[in-house]
Amino acid sequence: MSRGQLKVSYGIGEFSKIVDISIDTLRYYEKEKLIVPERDKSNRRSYTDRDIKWLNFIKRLKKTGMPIKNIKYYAKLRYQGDETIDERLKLLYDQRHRLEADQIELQTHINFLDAKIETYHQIKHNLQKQKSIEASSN
Amino acid sequence: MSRGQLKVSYGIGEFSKIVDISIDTLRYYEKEKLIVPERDKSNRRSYTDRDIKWLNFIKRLKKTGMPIKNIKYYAKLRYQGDETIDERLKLLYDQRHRLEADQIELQTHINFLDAKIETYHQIKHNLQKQKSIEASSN
DNA sequence: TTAGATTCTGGAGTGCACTCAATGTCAAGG
DNA sequence: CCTTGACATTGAGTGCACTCCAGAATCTAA
Repeated sequence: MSRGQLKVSYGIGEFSKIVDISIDTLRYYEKEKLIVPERDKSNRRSYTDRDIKWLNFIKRLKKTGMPIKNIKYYAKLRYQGDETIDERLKLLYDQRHRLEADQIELQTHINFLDAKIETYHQIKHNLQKQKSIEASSN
Repeated sequence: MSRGQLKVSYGIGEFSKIVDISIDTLRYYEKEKLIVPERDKSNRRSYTDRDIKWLNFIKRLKKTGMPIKNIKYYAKLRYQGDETIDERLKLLYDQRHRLEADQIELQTHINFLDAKIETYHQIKHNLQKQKSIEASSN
């Protein structure tokens, strides 16, 4: 605020639409301490622009297959401030390594499927031959 | 059997060890009709060598992220015989396409993490500068 | 002012993929 | 014959990540 950024805030409904996550899920994430918004005078959740970025990051991490437990740990570090940056970096590096491993595994699965597909084509081919033999023996 | 392969059969305990899947999970898979072994005179499950191959294939599909529902459909086709080969091929191709898509997505996640890691290094760098300024002003 | 919309909380329910527990059957070995 | 061990069934329980519901409070617009 001291830097003059106009601080906009959003109610849960509006925020839900912006980040495309259901209201119930947002409240669930809050229970899990992934994102803990401020409250206004009448106890309603008040999300900020920063929360939008944070939630999009969470969505990313989720899509990389990171379980909520881990994201939660990341969130905890984040809410603790700058002195946890190294720890957060470590988490990010770990996840990156995991994804690299996933990449390799994925390739082996694709190769496997290709092999399987090939054998099926073989089987089809053999069945075809079978049929033509039957046909010629009539 | 006409081709002279010695047909060995395994009880559920032995089979469980061979394929490295718990007995409970095997029974669960049977309930879901993924793998339906014969029974002996006293109603015990009797798995074959073919079942070992089939189960290893199931494990593969599972690892590629295919849900049990889909594998179940594949299993149903398989138990129906040769005339379902085209349909099974289609399933395999679909899954292959999914994996290709996963591969691309995975790459974007990795890129994203790299970018995030980079910004963290920037932040660290800035904090460092901050500190040295503070130090020199003393 | 008042109806309707939005939000609040606590708690129950869902779907998936197992996992475990209780109770029962059966063939083989001492 | 009787115990033991592997197997059988049914049904309940677990963990994850939501998703839904009831009842109450608060906000907004006519």
